[in-house]
Amino acid sequence: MSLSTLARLAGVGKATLSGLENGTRNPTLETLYAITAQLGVPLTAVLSGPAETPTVRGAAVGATLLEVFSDTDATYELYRMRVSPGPAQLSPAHQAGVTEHVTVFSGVLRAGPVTAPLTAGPGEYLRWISDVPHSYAAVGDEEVRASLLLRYPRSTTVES
Amino acid sequence: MSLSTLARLAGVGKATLSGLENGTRNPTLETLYAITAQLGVPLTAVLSGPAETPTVRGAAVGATLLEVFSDTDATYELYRMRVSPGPAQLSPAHQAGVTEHVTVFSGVLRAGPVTAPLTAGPGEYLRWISDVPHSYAAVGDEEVRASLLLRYPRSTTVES
DNA sequence: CACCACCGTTCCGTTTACGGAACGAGCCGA
DNA sequence: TCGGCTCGTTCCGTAAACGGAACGGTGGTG
Repeated sequence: MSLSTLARLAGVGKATLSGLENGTRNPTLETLYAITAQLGVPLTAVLSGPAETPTVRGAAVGATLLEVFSDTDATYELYRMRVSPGPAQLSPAHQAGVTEHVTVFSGVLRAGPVTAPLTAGPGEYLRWISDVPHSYAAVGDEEVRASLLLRYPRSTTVES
Repeated sequence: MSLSTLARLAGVGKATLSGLENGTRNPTLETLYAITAQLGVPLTAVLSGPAETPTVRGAAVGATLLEVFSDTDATYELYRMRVSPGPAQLSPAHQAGVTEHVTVFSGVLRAGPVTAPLTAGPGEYLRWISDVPHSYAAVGDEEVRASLLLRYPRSTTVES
């Protein structure tokens, strides 16, 4: 799925999607709904994602995570992740049995359990059990682009 | 908690809150975050609330539910509900053990399990176990204003 | 190597969500 | 009954999110 096609399918502008992925936009609820509806995921999947970014501006919430996929049984979710240079982003523990798989495309990422973070460069891969608090941080000045796969032990309801 | 004080505490305009409750605004993610952060509830509480409104415009999602409270253990959540005249709004089953308590302020509400809905007028009170699909509908032409209390059997994690 | 299709970004005019102020209504207390 | 307080709504100028078009970069193809 490319930015262009997603924009066309969801009926939103390419500029909107582009700015949204880069965190330079503060999306409208209607915009978010159009995108997530097209992707077939609930709104909550984008908002309360695994890498909660406790930023001052609410705009940054969920901004680093977009373009979400999930299978019909909701046993995994694939996020596209961007981590900007700066302090590490923290994420609380998820439910028991959840595993995170991260593949780095560009930049150097230091992530994993806060007690024992791991480091990965372009093309490299990380994995950890995410039932403990964990963090994400970019090493150096370069922004990190990576994919993040969450695997749930069993089909978990994404209901309210 | 009044609209005026909530606006002051959350740092948003009264016009914004007013229009948001009436569904005439399409809020920004930043606005929603400011409000929910002040109320101490996660963003998802407003978006995937119990009375999911499957409206065409994404703006209406969660618009009928606002002004949320919850205690520190997250064992209950209090919503302020407005139901407009028209077809009934449906809500899927919640997790086992959840109870819904509704107090009607104005208008006549017909709500409860889809198999056996109940009716209540101003000052009256409804209650049902919400582990089955249930619905909300306004009786007559008047908009219904009510409060909705969800009680969880045990402190449930509101995590992602 | 030229061409083309598509990618994601940037520019720009329009639309609209934003906060502040003004307003009428309702509710006490003097 | 009057004045003051707070309620929620409405008006309005500003700031910004929106979609469309134009742009440079990249990979595949004849």
